[in-house]
Amino acid sequence: MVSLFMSNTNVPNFLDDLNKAFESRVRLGMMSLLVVEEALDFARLKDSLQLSDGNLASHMQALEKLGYVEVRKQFIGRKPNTQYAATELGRKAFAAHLVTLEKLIKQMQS
Amino acid sequence: MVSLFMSNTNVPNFLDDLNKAFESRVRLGMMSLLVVEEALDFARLKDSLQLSDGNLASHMQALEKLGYVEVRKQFIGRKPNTQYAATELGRKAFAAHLVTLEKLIKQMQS
DNA sequence: ATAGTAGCTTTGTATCACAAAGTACTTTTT
DNA sequence: AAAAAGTACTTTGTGATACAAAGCTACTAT
Repeated sequence: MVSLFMSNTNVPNFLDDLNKAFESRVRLGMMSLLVVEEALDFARLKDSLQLSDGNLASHMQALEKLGYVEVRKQFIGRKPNTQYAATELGRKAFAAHLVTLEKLIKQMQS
Repeated sequence: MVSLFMSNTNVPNFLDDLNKAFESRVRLGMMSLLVVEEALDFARLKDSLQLSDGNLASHMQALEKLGYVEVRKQFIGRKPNTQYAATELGRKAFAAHLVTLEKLIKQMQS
């Protein structure tokens, strides 16, 4: 049986527009830093977000797999250095996520 | 060895202020509805958020356990009816969460 | 008597998050 | 030369989370 009501008003239907990739506190933090900073290295991210090596690596891999983050490996002096940067795709996806959150907040305030 | 830098600027330190209870898409949706609606019953929430019975029940229990939601059981006619409502604590916690998200968004825009 | 409604609980599974330990290679210290 | 430490992981193991599906209880409607 189908509801007699028209499709539900008062429904936060834009919830579906939230990006699952950014629901995690850690990945939200990573993207927040990366969209501002242009590039950050392993150590800096680890320090900023208070992560263990493994945790940083695996969350970053998730963002890489989605094409939201790009990795550049280089040497500084003779030490290996890994730089992470947000891609255009990542920036757009993150911006869209924030827009959706904004809508939610606005709707709450009205 | 301690970093030579002063405590990190450019750090989204308010990430810690995000409420873990509202990181879940489902519980975010529940609270969004409940802070607006004063009270909603099982069927309505299930329909609005597209949840299975068990999923609704367990997420709601999580919010109950935190004191964010209150349950009222009654009969409508002779049918059992379960109403859920956001508590004051829940409303405040949710509002605080949204404020934190707002800060994050503002910081991103600047 | 049978089926249906309302609201769960239980069970099982897949995914997630995370710390800790291990790895490979290099550099620095002793 | 040997030992310690840095860099960036990967692997392993564990506990938490999310979810669907099925079962269950106590009605009510037919």
